[in-house]
Amino acid sequence: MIADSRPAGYSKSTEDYLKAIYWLESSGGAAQTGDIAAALDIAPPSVSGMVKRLSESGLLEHVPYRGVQLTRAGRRAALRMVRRHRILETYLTSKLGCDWDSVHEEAERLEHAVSDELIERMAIALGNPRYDPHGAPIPTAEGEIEEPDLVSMTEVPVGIIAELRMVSDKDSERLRYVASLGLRPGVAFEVTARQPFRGPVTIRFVRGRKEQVIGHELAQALQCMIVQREVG
Amino acid sequence: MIADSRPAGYSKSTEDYLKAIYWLESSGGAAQTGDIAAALDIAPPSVSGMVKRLSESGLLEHVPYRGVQLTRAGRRAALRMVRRHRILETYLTSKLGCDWDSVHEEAERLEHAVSDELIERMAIALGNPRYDPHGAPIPTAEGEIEEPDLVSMTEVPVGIIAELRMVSDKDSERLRYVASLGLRPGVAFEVTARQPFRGPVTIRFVRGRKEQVIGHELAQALQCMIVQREVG
DNA sequence: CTAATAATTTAGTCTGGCATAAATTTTTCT
DNA sequence: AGAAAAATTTATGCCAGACTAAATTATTAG
Repeated sequence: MIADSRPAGYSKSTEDYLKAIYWLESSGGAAQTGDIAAALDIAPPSVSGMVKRLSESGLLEHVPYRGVQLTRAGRRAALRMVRRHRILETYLTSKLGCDWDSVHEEAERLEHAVSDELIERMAIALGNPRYDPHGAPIPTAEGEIEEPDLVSMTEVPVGIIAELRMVSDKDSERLRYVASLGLRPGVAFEVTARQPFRGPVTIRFVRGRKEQVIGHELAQALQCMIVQREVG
Repeated sequence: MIADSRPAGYSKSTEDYLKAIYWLESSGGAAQTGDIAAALDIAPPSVSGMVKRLSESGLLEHVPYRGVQLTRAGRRAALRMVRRHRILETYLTSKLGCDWDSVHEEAERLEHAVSDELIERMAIALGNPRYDPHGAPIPTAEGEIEEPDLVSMTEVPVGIIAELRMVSDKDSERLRYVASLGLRPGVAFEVTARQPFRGPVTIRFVRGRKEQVIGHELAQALQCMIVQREVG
C-alpha cells in the first residue's frame, strides 16, 4: 500500500488536501469544495470524493454543501506538513545554495518523502530556525505556530518605517523580481508616497536611501511589520 | 498524472523495477519474472503486467517465459536511480550525521522525489564522491559506473593483506554489526585463518593488530580488494 | 415567491499498480 | 518420450484518486 511506504504519514494526496485546507481555513474562514478544488487544481467532484474519505478517517468535519473544517488530528497533520515544507526550504537555501524562488517546488515534492527524523536533523543543522527564507513562521515539532501580526505594504502609512517580513513562496517569478529589487525579509524601508485607486507605492530603503516604485498588486503581496517610529 | 509531478522521471514503481532489474542483470545474468518478484516482494503476476507496460515504453525487452533485459534507455534510467540513491546516502551520512545503517531506507524514498538539480548540488557539496558510505561506486551523471574488481572475504587467502571495500547497504543489522567490529570501507586486515566447510574466517586488523573471527555468511557479504603484499 | 444561476454531490468511468486463481508453457525427472 | 513439477501468463478484481455528465441543493434576482 502506498501509505505504508511513507514515513508516519498519509498519502501524498491526503497531505496535499490537508495543507490546502489548513491554508484556506487560516486565510479565509470556511474551506468549501470549490475552494479546495481551485487550490489543488482538481475537479470539484474529485474533491467531494476525497473529502468523504478524509472525514471518514477523522481528519475533517464535513457539512454537505457548506464546507469543511479540520479536526484536531487534521490540523496536527497539516501543521506537520507546513513544518516539513518550511524546514526543507530553509535547508535547501542555506545549506545547498538553492535560490529562494526555486525551493518551493522542490520542497513540495520532498515534504512527502522525508522522514521526521531527517527533518529534525535538518532543523538542528540550521539551529532550529523560526522563519523560512520567505519569512514564513516555521511550526515547532509540537505543532505550535506563530501568527505574526503583519500588514501588507499597501497599508503602511506614508512617512512610517517598516520592515519586509514575509513574501509568499508560491510565485517564483514574483520572488525573483522582489529579490532583484533588493527586498528580502528583514529589509527596512520608509513609505514615501502612496497613490490612490490601487496605485503604486513608493518606498525608500533605509540602507542606501534608494527610492523604488512598487505596483499595487505586488505591494499587496509583501507582508510587513511596522517599525513604530516616525521619520522627519 | 503521477509521472508529471515527478522530476524528469518515471513512476516510483517503474523506477523500482528498473533498479531491481539492473541489479539482477549485473549480478546474475537473466532477470526472470520470478526473480523480479522476489527482489521487489511483489506477486509474479503483478510483475508480468508491469513488465508488459515497461517493454511497451521501450525500457526493456521481454522474451516470454525467458526473462527480461534492459534497453539502452532502461539502463540509463536505472543508472540514474543508482546514482541518486548513492549520492543521497553519501550526503545523509556526511552532511547530516545519519548512520550508515539507516540511510538506505531514507534514500530509497528520496531517490524518487529529488530533482536532478538537487542531486548535482549534493554531489558538488560532497566533492563529487566516487563511492558511497558502503563503498559502492557512484555512477557519474553521464551514466558511467566503475565495476570494481572485488572478492569476498571468504576468498582472500591466508597470509594476504586485503582491504574492505564494499558492504551491501540492504541489511541494516548487518551494517551495525560490521561497524561495531571496526570494519568499514578502507580498513585493512590480514586473513590469519580460514576454516573449511563454510567455516569462519579469522582476520587481524593492520591497525591495532586485533584479531576477529567472522562467520562465513557475513564474510561472504564483505567485498574486499587484495593488497598485493605478502606478510611475514 | 418563484425562476434562474451557481455550487455541490451522485453516478459511472478510467488508469496505475497491486492481488488471487486458473490456464498455459517450459523444464525436469523417470 | 511422456508425466510431474515449476515458472509464467491470462483472466479478474480491488483500491486510490482522478475525470465527465447528470442530478441535486443553495443562492440570488426579478
